[in-house]
Amino acid sequence: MVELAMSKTMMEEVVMTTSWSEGSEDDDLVRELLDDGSPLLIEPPNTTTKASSSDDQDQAFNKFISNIYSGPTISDIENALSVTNQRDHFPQLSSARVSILERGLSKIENKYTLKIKCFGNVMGDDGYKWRKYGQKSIKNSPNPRSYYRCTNPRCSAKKQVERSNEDPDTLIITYEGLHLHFAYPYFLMGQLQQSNSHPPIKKSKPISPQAQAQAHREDYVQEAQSNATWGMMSSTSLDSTLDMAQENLGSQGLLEDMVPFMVRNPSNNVNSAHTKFSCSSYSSPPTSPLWTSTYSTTCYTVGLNSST
DNA sequence: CGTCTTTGACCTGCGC
DNA sequence: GCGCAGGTCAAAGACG
Repeated sequence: MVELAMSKTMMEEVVMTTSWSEGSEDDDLVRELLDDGSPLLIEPPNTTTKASSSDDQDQAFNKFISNIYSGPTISDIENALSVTNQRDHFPQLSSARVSILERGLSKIENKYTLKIKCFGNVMGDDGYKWRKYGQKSIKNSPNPRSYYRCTNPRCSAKKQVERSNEDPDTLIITYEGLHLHFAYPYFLMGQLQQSNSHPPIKKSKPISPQAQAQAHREDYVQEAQSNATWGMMSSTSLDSTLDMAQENLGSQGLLEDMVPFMVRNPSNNVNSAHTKFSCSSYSSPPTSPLWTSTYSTTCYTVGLNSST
């Protein structure tokens, strides 16, 4: 297996060139990644073990990039959003999954809004780390709106979280930006077999970044032979995963204003899925806490080809 | 000490 | 042009 490295500095440089919600520049980014001479991905100096050959590395590298680009597209997301219209075609879709989608997933222009009922304030993280950058009181509403940015330096995704005026138990989460994090669980939850063996996850970091990175790396090693790319997730696996996740709703951490539920399980769902390769993309664990907490989404996000 | 959250100020777009 | 509302910035404080 070839490990790839992407320096934080390089990431930041890309962020500087990736403007908000501009598909063309996103395409440029993907093109750049696909370019063999891309400066974005570099092979780290491997001082401990010599690679078998440069050809093997090239081959693995190309496969790696190919897998990145096989990620869900906006059209995939659109399909997921229209899942309620697909029951005739996919009768195996569970009522649980359908109800989740019917609960209030909608698209307005380039923003995707999720309305989710909070059951006793029991909510889960959406698996991505966000930085709060603002909060405003909204006119005619007693509930303030919080503004979050994805802390991933390669991701410009944003989300707004506010409580519904009509129903205080309902959260309105508006996702905006290139990577549409909310949609990931609809594609990436095909490996949620051992969720019961994991403790509830809270927003606060339950384990050290180093341990988390190590766990992700091990996940990748174990699943390195898997051919499960994003687009290969079956609806059946999604279905069972959502069912299981909903069953686990009560065990999720208490999060005041994070995306409810949607599944977070660090070893085998969204995070592990998209960190399968991304975590292995670095020859050594990140040293910056910020970087550690965000780098896992880096590589996966380039797979989304924004067309909104 | 570094990171994250809070919160008031500032900026911008829009309607009148 | 003015005022309002939403969105963002950035300084200060909290926290681990």
